[in-house]
Parts: sequence; structure tokens; C-alpha cells
Amino acid sequence: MLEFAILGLLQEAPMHGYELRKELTAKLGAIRAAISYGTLYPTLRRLQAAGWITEANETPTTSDVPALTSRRGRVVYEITAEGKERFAQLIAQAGPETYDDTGFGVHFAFFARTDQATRLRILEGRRRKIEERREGLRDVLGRAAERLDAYTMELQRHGLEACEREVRWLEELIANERSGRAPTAPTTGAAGGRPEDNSPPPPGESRKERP
Amino acid sequence: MLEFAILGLLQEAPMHGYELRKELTAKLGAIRAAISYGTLYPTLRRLQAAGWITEANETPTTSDVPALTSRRGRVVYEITAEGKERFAQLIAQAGPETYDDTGFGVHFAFFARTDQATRLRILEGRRRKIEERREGLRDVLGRAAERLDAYTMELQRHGLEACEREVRWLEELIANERSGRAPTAPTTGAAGGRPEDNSPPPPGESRKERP
DNA sequence: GTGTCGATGTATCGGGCCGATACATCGTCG
DNA sequence: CGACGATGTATCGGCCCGATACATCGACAC
Repeated sequence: MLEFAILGLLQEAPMHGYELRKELTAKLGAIRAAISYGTLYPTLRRLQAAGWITEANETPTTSDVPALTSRRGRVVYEITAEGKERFAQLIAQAGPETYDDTGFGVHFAFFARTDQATRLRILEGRRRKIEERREGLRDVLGRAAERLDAYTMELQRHGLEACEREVRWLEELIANERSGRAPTAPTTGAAGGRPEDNSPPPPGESRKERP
Repeated sequence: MLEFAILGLLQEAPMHGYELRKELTAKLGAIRAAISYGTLYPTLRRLQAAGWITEANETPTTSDVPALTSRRGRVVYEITAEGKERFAQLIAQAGPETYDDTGFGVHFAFFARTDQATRLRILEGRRRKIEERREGLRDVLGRAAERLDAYTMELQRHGLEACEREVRWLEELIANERSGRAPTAPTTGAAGGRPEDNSPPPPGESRKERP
């Protein structure tokens, strides 16, 4: 999962570890806590060993001061062609982990780089999974009610409500997706229409308007 | 976290691994997926090594079929006195992990075995943590809006809404707690299923651990 | 009879991810 | 000029997961 997120972020710009963590936190703050360095640095090493990222020479920034770089300094990583290929492959293939809380959140965060068919497939898979969880909770609340104390039941009830709300949210997103609009855009005409402009790598950054 | 849940469940009845997993899934279904056996069995071994649980002889069902027990059969675990002490200690001391999603859920699921002061402390700690997450999301949605694509923003928006809702839920629970009522119970009598298996260890209500 | 299928049941292994910890540089403010 | 917080890289022990293997049992089919 982290591998996916790192490859996705490095396609926007080369970065060093600390920066990567900040961007990761900003982008995924809704679905998980800040990534640990104890995870990040070994993962970077793993990605580098696999050939998906490489160390980029830190820009000497105009008038040199070259020799002083002997200090440990920042290590800037950039994605390789193989890395981009790997990212595309990770987007396309959806394993079961694509639909759990973290996996779905990470995939969703990179929907702007995902084609519409895949977006739809992921949203529907997620909906299915949440519906199953919802049914499980309904079962427990119904059949096993007298075996559970009031606090446990309240926890299930709250979880059930969250499931129902997420299903509704997904329904909306799926409907939007099918009608070719941007995420939540009951908005006015601002830049909405073209769903096909999400092609990933072009230098023109894909900022969609929604202020 | 799993250690906590196992000790809590084994105080209700001795159980073998498979059964433990089912009960765990029923009790914690709202907050996490089913526990993996690759976690459960090593954890049971760890708890046993620590002296907090022991293997209970499966009831030989009086005098018959003795030698046949050579088969691998089920291994029933029961909690020890040290285990109960450990559980009480884990309830009392609240580290940072007590307030993250999983940690809070597990603690909440055993609120029926937790004294009111501790319940209140945990609920307020959780509220504080969620409020911080909420502020973080508001920051991102406000300040960094133009740096994010529409899907990422929608994810944050949805996460923000979930935070706001959880804060309201916690507020309710805290108010109930202060007024001395059971969770959200316009329902039947006391806080629990059957009164006999509830309130197991100390009839003495308020153990004062206030620092 | 026997085949096989799903539920029950215990167990290991590689690997991802975490928190704690350590250490070094830099700008700023008192 | 010294303390402090932000920036920055890195390791280690340990929890937990998914995949996998294997064994027993009742039930239902053939």
C-alpha cells in the first residue's frame, strides 16, 4: 500500500523522505495516521532495490559550493520508467486488499490518475465490501443481541451507521462516475465536463477546479 | 491490543482458539476485520509464556475413552489470576495507542468491565484526538485546496464529516456517562446482558486511580 | 459403502508496518 | 552564544497480516 502511494507521489515531483512523509500525510490524512519513518525509509530502500525509484542528485542550485556536499544531506528520490509501469500495474490489478479501509483510501486518493473504468470497478468493489460488513453488523445486533452488553452493542450500532453512510456516499460517487462528472460536483459549469482528461503523466498539472 | 481483547474475553469463559476468533469477530466486528490465526496463535503462546493464561484440560467427560485423547484435539485456554491483574492494569493505564481507531474500539468494547472514571477519561481522550484530526483535515481543505485534485479533496471532505459525526457521538456518550446512565439506553434495565456474568471481579465500584 | 464438501480446528512463515530511539543540521530568538 | 524547534536520515524489536498446510467431523449425494 505504501509502495503504491510513494510511486504515485513521486510522479508529481522528485522528493526526499521527509517531504514525502509530509505530502503523504496531507494526501492520506483522512484515512490513516502519519506514516512512520520506520516504514518509510526501508520501503524507499526496497523500491530502489527493485529499480522503481532512483536517487536524484540534489540540484546544486546555481553557484555551486560543490565539495561541501560531503555532509550526509538530503537524499532526493525520483521515479523511473519501470516505476511508472509498476504504478500503472498496481492501479489496474485489484486484489482483495484494494477494498479494505486503507487500500481503498489510497487508491481513491490517486483516482485522478486512474481511468474511469477502474474507478468504477473499485468503487463498486468497495461498496460490496461495506455492504457485507453492514450485514454482519446487522446480524450481530439482531441475533446475538442478548449476549452482548450495552456498550458493545452501542459500538456495533455506531459502526452500522457508519457503514450505511459510506454506502450512500459510494452510491453518489458511482452515479457521478457513470454520468461522467467530477467527484462531488453539483457545481456550476466550472470546468466540469470532460472525464477523459485524467491522463497521468503530462507536464500540465491536472488541477481540477472546485473552489 | 489483541492481548487486551483476549484477556477480556477469557474472563467470560475459557475458550479455544477458533472459538476465541469467532467471539472476537462478533465483539469487534464494528472496528476491525476478523483477526488472523497468524496473529492469534502466536499471541496465545505469548500470553501463556507470560503466565496470563493456561491450557485447561478439556473436560474428559467422566470415565471413558481416555487413551484416544492422543489426537491433537482442541486446546482450551483459561485466564489466570495474573492474567486478570494484567487486564486490570491494561485498562487503568492509557497510553497514546488507547485513542487510535483500533485501540479505542477495543477499550470501548470492554467498557462493561471498566470503571466509570476510566471510561470518561478514555472518551475524552478519544474526543481530543478526533478533534485534532478534524482540525488537520480542515487545514488541508482550506489552505492546501488548490494543490489537491478533486478526488483527494472529496476524500478529505468525507473524512472530515466522519470526524464531526464521531465527535458528536462521543459528546453524547460523555454526557450519558456523566449523568450516570448506561450508553444510549432507553432500553431494558442494567448495563449488560445477564446480570450474573457481568460485573465479575470487584463488587467494590470505584477503584480510585486518579493521579 | 464411499466420496467429497463445508465447518471446525491448530499451526507456521515471510513480510509490511509501527513506535521508540538515536543522531546531525539549520535558522531564530532571547 | 546557547537553547530550541523544525528539518532530515536511519535502525531495531515487535505486532499483526495473508498465504499456506494439515487434520477431523458430520452431512448429503451417489
